[in-house]
Amino acid sequence: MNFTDELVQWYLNNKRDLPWRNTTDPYVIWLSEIILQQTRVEQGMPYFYRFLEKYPNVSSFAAAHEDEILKLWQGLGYYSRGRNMLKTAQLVQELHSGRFPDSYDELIKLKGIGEYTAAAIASFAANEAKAVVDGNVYRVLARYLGIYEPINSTGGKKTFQKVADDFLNKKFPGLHNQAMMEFGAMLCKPKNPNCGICPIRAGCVAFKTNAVATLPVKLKTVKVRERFFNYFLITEGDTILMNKRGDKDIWANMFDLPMTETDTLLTVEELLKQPEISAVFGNSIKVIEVSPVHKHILTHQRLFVRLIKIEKQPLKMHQNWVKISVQNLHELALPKIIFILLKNIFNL
DNA sequence: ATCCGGGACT
DNA sequence: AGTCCCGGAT
Repeated sequence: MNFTDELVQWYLNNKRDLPWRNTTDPYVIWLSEIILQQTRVEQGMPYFYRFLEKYPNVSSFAAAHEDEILKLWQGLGYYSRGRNMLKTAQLVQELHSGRFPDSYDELIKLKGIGEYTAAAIASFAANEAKAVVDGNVYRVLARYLGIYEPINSTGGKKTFQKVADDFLNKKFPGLHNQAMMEFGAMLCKPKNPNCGICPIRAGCVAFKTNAVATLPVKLKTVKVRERFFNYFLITEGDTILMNKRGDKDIWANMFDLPMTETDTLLTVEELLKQPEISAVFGNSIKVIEVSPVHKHILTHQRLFVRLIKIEKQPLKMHQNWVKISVQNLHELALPKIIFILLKNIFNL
């Protein structure tokens, strides 16, 4: 047997008996699919029953008030799903006279229905040959075929959609889609998949190469840290006070200017009240000029940088500080943003 | 306490 | 690319 036949066979023997299966009513399937987005079956189940009881058809749903929908949705999270459902129900009422569409091309136009949900409803309700690609499908295909392209990259999404389309059982697309997802949810799980009893492990690249735990590959969504750099421009004659950076942080061992980092954007007045600033520059700091705040993007940091020109005070020199003439600035390794800030002032 | 999984919209 | 949310796993 081939891949899809094995999976369908497995599905028929192992599927859970879920209330939204064994119906071809696109409204009921829609209800279940939206509720199950980003939601586990056990958590979504009671909501599915409540919604179906209160709104047995799309017309009753369309007549609801948004407050009612959100109240009924309470606790499920991603509340835009509920708001989009109401819009879609009203749209179906107007455009399709209350008959919920079951073709991919009509479904995809509706609010809150993307590629996955359109393919799911169209294939389950009308056996349209559209392959679903959800988290389960990504995982099953990545492992079985040994695809290392990240599933959350733009190219990866294209690749996996194409592979899923190629593998789709064109005779029984609904059954095939259900089987792929149920297999991923029940057997080919993210953690501790049951490879020991897997019917397709003989053809599974990940199983054969011991890569089940590493697939699928997902790009780390590096959470971006925000930092606020307040630089001080202090000149004396044609010299400028520069700072050689340490070797731990960004721009290791390069040159910038004396600065104070804050974790919020302070006004200049607030900034100058910071004790570590008066400790160095004294209490009567005269601000001559303040640059706009420049946003500088790094891989995992967002820097908000500004340059504050102050009148020279008798100051306590830091050991990493150096006075350098403006003519010699070009000899120092300057981070891009520092170069920009200085260039604006000195026409470097 | 922190991380992870999961579709669609903007 | 960032944002929306929660529950289960670690």
